[in-house]
Amino acid sequence: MAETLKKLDDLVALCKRRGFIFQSSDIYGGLASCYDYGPLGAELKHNVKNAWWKNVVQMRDDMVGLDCSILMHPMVWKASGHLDKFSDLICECRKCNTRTRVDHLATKEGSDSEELVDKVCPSCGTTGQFTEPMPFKLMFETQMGANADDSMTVYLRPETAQGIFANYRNVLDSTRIKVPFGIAQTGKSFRNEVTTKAFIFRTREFEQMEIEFFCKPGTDDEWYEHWKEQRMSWYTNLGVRPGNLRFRDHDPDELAHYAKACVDIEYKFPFGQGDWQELEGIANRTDYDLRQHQRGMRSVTKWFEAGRDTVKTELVAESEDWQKGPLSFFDDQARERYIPYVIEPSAGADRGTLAFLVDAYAEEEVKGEKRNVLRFHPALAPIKVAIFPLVKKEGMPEKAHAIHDDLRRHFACFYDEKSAVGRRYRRQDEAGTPYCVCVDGQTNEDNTVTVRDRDTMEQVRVGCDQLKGYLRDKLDL
RNA sequence: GCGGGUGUAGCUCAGUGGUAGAGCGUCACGUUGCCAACGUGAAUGUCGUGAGUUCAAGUCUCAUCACCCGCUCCA
Repeated sequence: MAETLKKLDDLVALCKRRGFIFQSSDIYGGLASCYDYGPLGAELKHNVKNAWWKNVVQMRDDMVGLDCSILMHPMVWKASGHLDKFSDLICECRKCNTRTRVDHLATKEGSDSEELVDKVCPSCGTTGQFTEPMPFKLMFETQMGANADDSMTVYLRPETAQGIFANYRNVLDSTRIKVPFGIAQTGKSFRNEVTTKAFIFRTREFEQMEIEFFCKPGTDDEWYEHWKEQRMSWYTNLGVRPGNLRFRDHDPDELAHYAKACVDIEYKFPFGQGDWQELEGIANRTDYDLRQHQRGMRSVTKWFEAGRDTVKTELVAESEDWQKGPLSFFDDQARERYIPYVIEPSAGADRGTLAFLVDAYAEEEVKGEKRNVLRFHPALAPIKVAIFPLVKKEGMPEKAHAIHDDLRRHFACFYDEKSAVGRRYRRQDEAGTPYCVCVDGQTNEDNTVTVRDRDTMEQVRVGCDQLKGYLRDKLDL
């Protein structure tokens, strides 16, 4: 009966029509891979982030929040490895125009030459027909300082995680929290992706919801499993169909340079052939980052000596007593000092929002007419309650306004008196509003209203005095 | 980055080189008592952008931008 989303186009059209998501700079013809959230979309994404924050910070004793700046000391990216790993040399095959990372090129058989002329194009098999290697910058750069003389190159963060590592010491010193504990942060990150993809799924500017959970080495595997289950249940508890979600473990050879293990939570998106795509990655980053930052901290003098040229600066070697370094943790119960291991559940707020939209989308037939409805979980719905007068007379608008003014103090509400009531129900279906309240002629007689349920389309009479409590129970907020 | 496709009203789309269109939606008024009702009226266009050809370009040519599909890529 109810049809789910077949192709992304239908959702894109609804998103624009109802003000969820627009193309960025639309009036100028658009800017590739950039999107803006409209009135309903801003509420929705807000609710996604708030639901996440409530789940991982508010409801836990072992988590705290953080909100870091996007620009950081450039040595952060040297220490983390991003500056080197994110500015690979790339060259293009003259024959087939395929671009490949130079360090990914295989040499022709029977040769151990490092020369480009002896390398083979992985795409077309041609040997040695490459353009000169050029740096391919995956991090956005900008200049800090208005005077050209003393400005320096800084980077827009490619992940929020490093801001957490850079503040790990501050959080320990200011909160009396102890390992095991985690720090959560939401915020924008920027990557010059080679290719963007599918609406808001992969964009160059995107918002992350990241956790770095610090634990004692040896307990990391347990915490990895904990977060794996915890994160999956977050999606299903917010109404995502379990059949559209799955785990995918990374093969050892696809693990990032810092990771001991990594698993993706994937969602079955309706792109192209209906591909499973990553929503969130849970990685065991070991003690890699904190150890690297201990090296970075000791390399700042070298950075000044290099004229604040971060690319040219070499990190000093790791000290012999790195386990007692400034980013170590002293466990005063066990009387031991160690660098914690880190489990990182890293989610995309935009692709999560897209998944919630896709999963909520349904088309139904009601009395021969098509109905589009977004079945959002109440916590995510941009509008929780819509209030209508049945018609614009006999004091119904005034009564409806009074109810609206009362309810809006507790829920995101919307008042509508325009056109026929049936059309107003449809509009709220497309916005994903769980409940509609209708004031009618009977309201004057017994002070009750009709409450209509989005999913069942059933209507019940509720007394105006009980309305607030009734909705609060139904919405479970 | 490569190949294919698309771009005209808010949306879906017609439009033979010769006056810019329809349906839906939106807004107003009237009618209407619970699921996209009806009547009347109204507003809404850099025809993606810029050049060129032509007496004349939404239409032909070139460039460019954006989106979709398929490859490729994705520390």
